[in-house]
Amino acid sequence: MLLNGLRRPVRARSAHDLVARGIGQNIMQGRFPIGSILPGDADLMELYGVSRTSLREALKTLAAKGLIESKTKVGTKVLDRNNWNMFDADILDWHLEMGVDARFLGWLFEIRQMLEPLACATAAMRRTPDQLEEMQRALEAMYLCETSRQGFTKADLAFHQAILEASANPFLQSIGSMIGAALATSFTISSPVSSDARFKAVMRQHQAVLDGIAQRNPVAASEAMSALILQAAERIQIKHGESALTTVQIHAFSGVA
Amino acid sequence: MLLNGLRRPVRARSAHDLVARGIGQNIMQGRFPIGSILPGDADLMELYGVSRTSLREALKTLAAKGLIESKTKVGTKVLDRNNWNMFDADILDWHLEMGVDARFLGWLFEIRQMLEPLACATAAMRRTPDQLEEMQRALEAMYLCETSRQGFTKADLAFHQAILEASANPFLQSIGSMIGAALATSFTISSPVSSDARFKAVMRQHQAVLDGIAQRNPVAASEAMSALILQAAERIQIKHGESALTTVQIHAFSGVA
DNA sequence: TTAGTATTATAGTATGATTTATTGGGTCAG
DNA sequence: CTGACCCAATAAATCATACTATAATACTAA
Repeated sequence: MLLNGLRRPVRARSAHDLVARGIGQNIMQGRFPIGSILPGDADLMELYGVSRTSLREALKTLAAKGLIESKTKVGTKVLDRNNWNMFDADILDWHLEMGVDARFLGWLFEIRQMLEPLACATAAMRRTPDQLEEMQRALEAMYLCETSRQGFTKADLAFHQAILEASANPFLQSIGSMIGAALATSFTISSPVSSDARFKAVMRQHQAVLDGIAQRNPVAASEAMSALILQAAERIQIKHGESALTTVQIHAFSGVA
Repeated sequence: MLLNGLRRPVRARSAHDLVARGIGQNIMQGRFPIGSILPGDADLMELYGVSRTSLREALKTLAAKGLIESKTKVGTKVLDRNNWNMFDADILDWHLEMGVDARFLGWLFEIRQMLEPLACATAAMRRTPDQLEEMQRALEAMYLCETSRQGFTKADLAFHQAILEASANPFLQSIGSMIGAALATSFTISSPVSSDARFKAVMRQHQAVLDGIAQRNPVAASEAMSALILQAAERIQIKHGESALTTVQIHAFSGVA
């Protein structure tokens, strides 16, 4: 099982990775303002103490993520935010390392509340027996991790990723790192295993999601996931307003209907 | 106005861009199978006729998008699909250049039907007067482009991007390239300006979205966008089943509520 | 068998030289 | 004075080569 969003040992990274992260974080913090031209190759080489090869690989990495754009003669420009690929695992990591505020978590949860119920509804239609077993294994791992917040987070992420996988939609499958970021951060604010009552409530909600998918019931599965996410948002106090803004319908446009 | 998903002059690309695209497409087509180790640096240099520097920059670009991972001694491995960043503009471009099937469009529309109504609902709450004007300008440009499919597509994308911008959610703002891919492809299947009646119907729906956002009415705005997307899906014949799978609520978790 | 060590293939890093493309200024004809 | 054109300066893009670090493998000794 791959856990995109949670591999955080942080150890021994390569030179260009360090440089990419350094420049990337400087951009996000506004030290290299949007629209500005950042220092030339020679300056950056000296600033980070690496060769041009490593520096250029770092810049190519950042360019691939939409943070910068290099043009001959004019220099390397910091691109506007809407060119940044916010679903990128590294960009999320860098945000997390800088510390995220409630606003950032709110953005994450706004996306989650839409895409995860979709994943549940389509997974309910398309899941294979193997994929269902994968979800069950993850849920059992969560049961066994009541005492370990870290282990619980890992198992929780595995559960959500198994659902994404079963949705059979590659776009949904690639948001695992985003969910990992959301889980890791919200659990540092308010642990779901801090009390036995809370733990049981969380597990009940996850079980409801699994049941819905197991019974091939897209309504039950998506509503259970909606409730789960909404309650998580309330736990970390990012919910705005009492009622929903509106509702939207989910249609299946691909695969088994 | 930046148009992420439609900048398609295509020619005059740099060496590493060509190599990245070549390897990337080979991976997507299965010529470099998932999980396999692709040829070593020396072989790839010869294969694409570039220097080590350019090759490595291309590989770093692909690594940044989650397609590959390099490890010393073991080689460069093609990663599993759920590591790929499907929201990346280049990856979408490469898919488009290879030709997309109905299944791929279905995946795109499944995401659109969730995220764009969300963007409309939040934009209705958070939009500024300037942002509303931007949408109006885009809509007027669509009116003026009844005869030009290319011009219409560009204006249509600008309209959708203006909504994303007004949603004030960076994650939504970074999916512009995905919407551009969806529009460009579906318009080649079935042009919305092929007949005057169809054109008028499409414009009526877009106007309804704008009106909802102008009146700060999240229900009207999101429902109009839902209808718009559903009809587009029907036009290109990717709709599955008669009724919706289920419905989900939209909550605001950030910004002005 | 096992533990430790040497080998070696491969990606990673460094450096300097060369090429290419764009900007900005300057020249000259209109 | 205006515009088109050319030229030089500059910074990124590319090339070529050499060297380093890492980890998988094979080999040796306990």
